Amino acid sequence: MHGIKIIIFDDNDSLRDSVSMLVQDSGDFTLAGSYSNCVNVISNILETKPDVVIMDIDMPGMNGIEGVRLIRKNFPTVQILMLTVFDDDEKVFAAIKAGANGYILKNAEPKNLIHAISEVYSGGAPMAPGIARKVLHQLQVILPAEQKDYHLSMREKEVLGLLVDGLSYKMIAGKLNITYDTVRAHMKKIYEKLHVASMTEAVAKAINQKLFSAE
Amino acid sequence: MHGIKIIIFDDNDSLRDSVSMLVQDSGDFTLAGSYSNCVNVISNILETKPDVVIMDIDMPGMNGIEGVRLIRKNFPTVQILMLTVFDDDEKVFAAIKAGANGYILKNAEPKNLIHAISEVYSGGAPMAPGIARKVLHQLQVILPAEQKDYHLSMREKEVLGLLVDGLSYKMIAGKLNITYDTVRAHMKKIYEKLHVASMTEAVAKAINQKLFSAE
DNA sequence: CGCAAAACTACCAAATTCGGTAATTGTCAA
DNA sequence: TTGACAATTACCGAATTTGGTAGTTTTGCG
Repeated sequence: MHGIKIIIFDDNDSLRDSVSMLVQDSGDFTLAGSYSNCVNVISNILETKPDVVIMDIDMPGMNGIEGVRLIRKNFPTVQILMLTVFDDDEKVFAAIKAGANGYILKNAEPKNLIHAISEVYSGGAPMAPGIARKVLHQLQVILPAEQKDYHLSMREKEVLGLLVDGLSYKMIAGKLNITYDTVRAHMKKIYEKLHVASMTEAVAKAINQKLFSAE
Repeated sequence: MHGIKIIIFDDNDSLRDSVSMLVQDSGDFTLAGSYSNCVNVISNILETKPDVVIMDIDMPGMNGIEGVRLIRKNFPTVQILMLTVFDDDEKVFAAIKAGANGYILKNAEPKNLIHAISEVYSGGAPMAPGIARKVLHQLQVILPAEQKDYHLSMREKEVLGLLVDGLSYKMIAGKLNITYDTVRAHMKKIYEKLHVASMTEAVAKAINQKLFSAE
């Protein structure tokens, strides 16, 4: 009957037409909707129930990144493929953070678009070569370093965790049902093992080196 | 003369042979070396001066991840393409952190391997679909959240930065050539603006919400 | 010019942290 | 069983931080 159901958001009419034709031709896809802005993304999707959304970024009303965020929040399983002219870090990473599943550029060949749609639909993450390189590099940079083992005991980790959450010794003692002096004893050990000498250093090291995010 | 120069590290002899033939056939590539382990990566590369290195992970002596790390450290411009059976998060992200430029799986079709080599050579980052999805998802998760603006003044940011570095009020005063009481005044403002009430909370919030990494 | 915000200084009192020393109890492994 | 280690409690004095109040000077902007 219809294969993969697609809708597209792009304010460029002729591009929408091109994609429309391309998609019709391909045989495996159905274009279930075509919109010049994503002001009504939610209802658009509710009506068309697409498998894949093709999304531009620069559009009047609401930009594509916001659109992606809305879709991802409300329809976690819909696959979103960015199709735009922008390849700057800011836009790329914003789109990814918002929940895009692929990111290709408008200068790509038609064949590649078709391929990208299939790939994003089947659980892949198609990216333009330069984009993929950016993504890999960014990940390389921010991936947490090999996390060292400071040999903290369970209790010490517990105490350090609460410290990172902003609790004072007294509060930690209360929370753990132990004495203020016991907390101090733990802290002394923690300082020793972490090679620090103050709460701030301990917290900074705990967050940076190890894993406490604390929101 | 020879197009793209390639060397491969893999302890599976028959796989090395397959890749060897595949590469010879393709016309655009030259196989300049083939090794069953990466114990001598550095000298191997010094001898063969490859454009692209194809790297397995599980090898006797030194594993491929370590090999990648060594290559990346000593030859920043060499392109490294992982070719392995592993697709678990740990191996994938370790390879990326070590500096791999692409990651494909051994069950891929020969055509895809050829394509991946070209792509990694021309500045792309070829990844198996599932790997690409993993990468994107991981990035989505750890990409820092939209950083809020707490309207800290220059001086306040400066003070907060030093606090994150573990300095005490007194030390900050010394570093900034201002009075201890001035530092206190700044801290009070910072606490107010960050909605916190202690050094630890301020540090945790500064690191998590904003951008201070300390060492 | 004049206002507002930022930067700076000061003092007091209370709360908290830090470094050192010391001791008890329980557990796990050599 | 003995020794290492974790968890616990305790006390002292010194250093540091926090909250409050109150000022002066500098700076940026309309």
